[in-house]
Amino acid sequence: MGRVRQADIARVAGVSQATVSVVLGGNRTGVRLSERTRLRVLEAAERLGYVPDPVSSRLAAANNNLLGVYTFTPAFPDIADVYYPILVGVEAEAAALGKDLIMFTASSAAPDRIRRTRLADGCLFLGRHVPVDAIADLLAAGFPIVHIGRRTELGGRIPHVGADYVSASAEVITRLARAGHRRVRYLREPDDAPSSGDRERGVRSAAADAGLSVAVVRTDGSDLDAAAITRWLDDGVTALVVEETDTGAVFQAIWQGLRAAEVSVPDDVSLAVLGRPPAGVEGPVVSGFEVPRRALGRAAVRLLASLVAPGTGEPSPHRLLTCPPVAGETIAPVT
Amino acid sequence: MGRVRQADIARVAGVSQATVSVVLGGNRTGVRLSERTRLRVLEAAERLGYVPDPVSSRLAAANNNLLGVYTFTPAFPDIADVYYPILVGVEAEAAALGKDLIMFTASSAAPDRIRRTRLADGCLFLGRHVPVDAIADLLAAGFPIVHIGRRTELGGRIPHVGADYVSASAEVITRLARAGHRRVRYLREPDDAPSSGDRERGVRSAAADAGLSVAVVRTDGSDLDAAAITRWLDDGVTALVVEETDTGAVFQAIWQGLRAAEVSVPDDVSLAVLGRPPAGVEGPVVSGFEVPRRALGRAAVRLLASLVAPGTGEPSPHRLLTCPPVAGETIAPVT
DNA sequence: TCAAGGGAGTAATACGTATTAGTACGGTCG
DNA sequence: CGACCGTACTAATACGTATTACTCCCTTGA
Repeated sequence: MGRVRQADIARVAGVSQATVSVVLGGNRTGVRLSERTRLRVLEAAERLGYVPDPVSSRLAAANNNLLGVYTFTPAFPDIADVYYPILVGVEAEAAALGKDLIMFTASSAAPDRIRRTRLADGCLFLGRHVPVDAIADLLAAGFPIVHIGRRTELGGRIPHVGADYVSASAEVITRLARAGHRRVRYLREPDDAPSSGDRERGVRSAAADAGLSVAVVRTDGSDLDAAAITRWLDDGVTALVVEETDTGAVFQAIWQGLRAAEVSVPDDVSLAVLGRPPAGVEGPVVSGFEVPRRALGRAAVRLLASLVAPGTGEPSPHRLLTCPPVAGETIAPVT
Repeated sequence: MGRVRQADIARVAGVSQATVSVVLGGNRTGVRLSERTRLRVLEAAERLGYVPDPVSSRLAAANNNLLGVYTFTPAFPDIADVYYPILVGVEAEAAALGKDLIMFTASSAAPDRIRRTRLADGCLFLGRHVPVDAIADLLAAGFPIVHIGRRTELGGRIPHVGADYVSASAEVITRLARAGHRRVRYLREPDDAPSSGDRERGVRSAAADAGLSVAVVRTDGSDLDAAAITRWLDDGVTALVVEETDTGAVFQAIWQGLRAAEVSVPDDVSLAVLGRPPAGVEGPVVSGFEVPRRALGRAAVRLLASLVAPGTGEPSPHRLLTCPPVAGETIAPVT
């Protein structure tokens, strides 16, 4: 009825609990054991239906086959577009490695929940902004962590797997330049996060190279009405570049603004997203690039797993994945 | 550098580790303590930056604010439609209750992974079919579990939260009967699961009440071509009823078959789904009902939480939630 | 002056596994 | 015949917290 412990097996097999532990642990410490005893123990374990208690194992200093996932940004449903594909990748790779996942729900009420991550062998972090102090503590304690998305905080000591937004964004600008665009409006998130900063750097450097003028606008979308758009066009702007955001609000605002202003894309103005438009938007395929979220999730799990179980070759703690361009239909040559 | 333990606090505050544990645990066992000592301990804990070790707590006590989620059906991405909303509900309610989630990845390789669920205080189960033996073990051991979706196995002893498919399906048939339909083709999953069986029962009983003839067809969708559909119509069938499935394959097949046969809905034939069509299907709003998945997730978590921490009123271990009807535009009166 | 009683805190132990230092036994060799 | 060695296993302990039974001391009342 009650759980079967190593002690029970020991009694049945006529050995000590320690021996059972050694046998079941595969005897990695090289204890001398006769084959007969080994088999007796294994057989008893089998017969009794032994299952190791992961908590005890963990306490006794081994690891757990458990990887944590900590999401800072709370609202799960609203940002399904952005986070779900990552989680799918994480889940798939974890399953492939035979690890379970523990999802820490970031209730704003208890910021120190982050310490609970220690239940796992290591933890993935995920979100636009990172609680630097807590992360620093974990890092200092030697707890394996990997951030999904590039991180520059703490002097770049946070291991991470990110997307190469710089190159991908630059490539979008280059495409516009090739199509003859010279005046571009660039709409980005109001707050600073590496994913936004990287995009802006890519945009600026490509713009400089191509001799293209880019006006950067920080917005949450609320001020993007038809009037604003008309004003820009009157100003000589021929293309709009929109950052992909968690909620898709900025893109949605632009999209509706364009429709309200009766501006046709790409005939009257070209449009590109630094990423993909939110799901459910009807209309032409918008030019931009794909963020390889599934792959990000997978790569992050692999990196974390290697940090948890070091030995076979230390990988670089930083990786950037390439974002494949999406040609789309919303960039037209300037006439 | 190393972690701060209760023992460290004890040393600083000049008390014993036991006292620290009592103070930090809120002294629920009613040990006599002076206010001064209490404050000294709390202050020391604060100053040293103490954080409890969840592994140890779990080993010593037996409850960790951890709920497990075990999904039998492996393919996460393909069935996002069906499972994701449930998980969203689970996540939201767990966060509200301050519980974390362990997601057990059902790698088909190791069926005994299910035992790992014991890491959590209790576990949610999710999937069309259930590994009865393993569940029975957990149940027998007194481990709190809740299945999402109605379960009849083990003499109904599996606590669950499900949707009332019987009533909802009956209501759909009643709607068809009121519209004058008399001959209906009903397409359901080939395998038996409670969610399918319940729908069929609802369909059959409503059909009997309304004097309506229903031919039940078990299919995975592969045989639903234009020819089959044409044959049915020639037979005098005026309405099709399709079960909602995990992958949406059956509905997709019907949808394409109708188009291929150039049959117009609802002019030539009425169509209803026992649930909702898969996401991404263009066209009119299909008549049917909504499965309250978010609510299912939330209710399941609440039930599990109450099983984990019994005391304040034992709720019924079985709950069925109502599925709100969706009128839609695909049921027309028979002419 | 002694018993009774209560206040304050602690020693001891449990939880289940992993590791390490050690024991016991038999054989071999010089 | 004792020193030495290899084999096969176990005793003891650590991990960090929660609980329970217990001790010690001080006050009060007869």
